[in-house]
Amino acid sequence: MSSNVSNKCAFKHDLFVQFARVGKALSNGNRLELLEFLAQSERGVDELARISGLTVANTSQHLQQLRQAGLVLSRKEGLKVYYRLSGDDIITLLGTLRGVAERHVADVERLVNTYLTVKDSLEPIPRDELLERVKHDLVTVLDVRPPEEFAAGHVPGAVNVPLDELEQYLQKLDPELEAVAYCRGPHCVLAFDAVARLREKGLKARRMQDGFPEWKQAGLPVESGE
Amino acid sequence: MSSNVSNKCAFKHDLFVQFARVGKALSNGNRLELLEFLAQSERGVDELARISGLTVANTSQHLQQLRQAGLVLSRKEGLKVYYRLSGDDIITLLGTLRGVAERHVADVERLVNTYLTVKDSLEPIPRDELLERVKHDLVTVLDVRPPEEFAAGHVPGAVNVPLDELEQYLQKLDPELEAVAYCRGPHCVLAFDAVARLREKGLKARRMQDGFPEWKQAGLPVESGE
DNA sequence: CTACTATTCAATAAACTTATTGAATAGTTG
DNA sequence: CAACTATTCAATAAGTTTATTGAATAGTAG
Repeated sequence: MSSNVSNKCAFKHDLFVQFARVGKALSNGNRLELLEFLAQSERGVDELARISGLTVANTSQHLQQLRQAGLVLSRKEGLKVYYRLSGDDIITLLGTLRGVAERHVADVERLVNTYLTVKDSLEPIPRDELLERVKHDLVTVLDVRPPEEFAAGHVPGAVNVPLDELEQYLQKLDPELEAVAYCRGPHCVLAFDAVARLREKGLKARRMQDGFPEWKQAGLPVESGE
Repeated sequence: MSSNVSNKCAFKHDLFVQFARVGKALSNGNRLELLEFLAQSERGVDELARISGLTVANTSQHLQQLRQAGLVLSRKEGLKVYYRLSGDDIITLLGTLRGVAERHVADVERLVNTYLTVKDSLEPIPRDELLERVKHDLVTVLDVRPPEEFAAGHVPGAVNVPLDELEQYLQKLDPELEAVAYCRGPHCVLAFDAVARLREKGLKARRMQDGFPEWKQAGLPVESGE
């Protein structure tokens, strides 16, 4: 009985140690950023290194750790290795961790206030509401992510307008319609900048709630391709 | 413009570093266990040390880290310091992390199969279904947690039956009713043991989905007290 | 005010993590 | 088959984390 009890305690401890492997994978800012990039689309190592600003070797090391923790999977195509998230539940995990940090870590609140809320203190439009507006052609939806992320999947009817092309694109906008912009996630400056620019031009503009990965994971319709 | 771009990159990196603070807090098995204890009820340091098997100093250190990461809050009452979770979203975070580990970490699957699934491979009864059965007096609900956790909150109508009292309690059970047992979470051996014992006696018995914290956080009715 | 209790702090050693650098490996091309 | 490309591995130094131990702090009781 006594050895039975200690076996159970050891089992439970072992289980927590295993759960902690996922926590370890999420304990580094670089790995979190890599996960956010992979939430948009499958990517190769060299591309991930480039967009994250890490060396290829360092990127590869972090990806090994993410794979060991079960958060990503890989496939090889010729010389290139492509990484992807192991499931949509990783997006939920990232969103939950981000939400907890937003609510309970003062430094996060401070950073968000300093860089984001000053640009747009309005609440973003909820996904379901946006979907209704899209169905009734009541909005223009702008996806300000890089083209390859847009191609991998986007909100139906969205137009891919990287920020440096926004000026030119303005001429094609229906000024009667409200514009809604989205990016990779709820803290992507690009969506905030886009909204700020649109408002400067006198247009009604808002951000979408969260980013594209959350839209997709909520089971909402998705388009692919250019 | 260029300094603007690098400011934005620095901001985003800083944000991920802050998010990683939550990941760091979850990167140690002992801290995860402490969080599961706190999910049941507010506790003092000495009690947490006792039930987790850590020294008081070590427990205190881990609690400081959890507090710095925003996951717990504390209050002082005389000599004693009581810790509690900073919000129900921490329960969501723990559940999401656990779910990801269950699905994507082979060692977790192996541990669960070795210690739990062999005891009860039936699916646990979902919370909503249990609530309906409770309302219609169709089940007996057994809470196998320690009395102080039961007192802090439990499923309405549940009876607190620590495992070593189950034998005696059997005589009071209505053998016509199905028994449903629950504990601190989905991997608590006690709920599995209770179900195994009840079935040995010829009773219909199942586990409840997850544990009490998840029930409460789903907004389902809760009773307090003995 | 002293003695006690509960908790936290600080120093320490050992183990772990991180980024770097160069080597090794696997796949492709000519 | 040699040269090249893309990626991973291994060794390393520096920094961080963990548990321990004893000191320090805060609150209480007599």
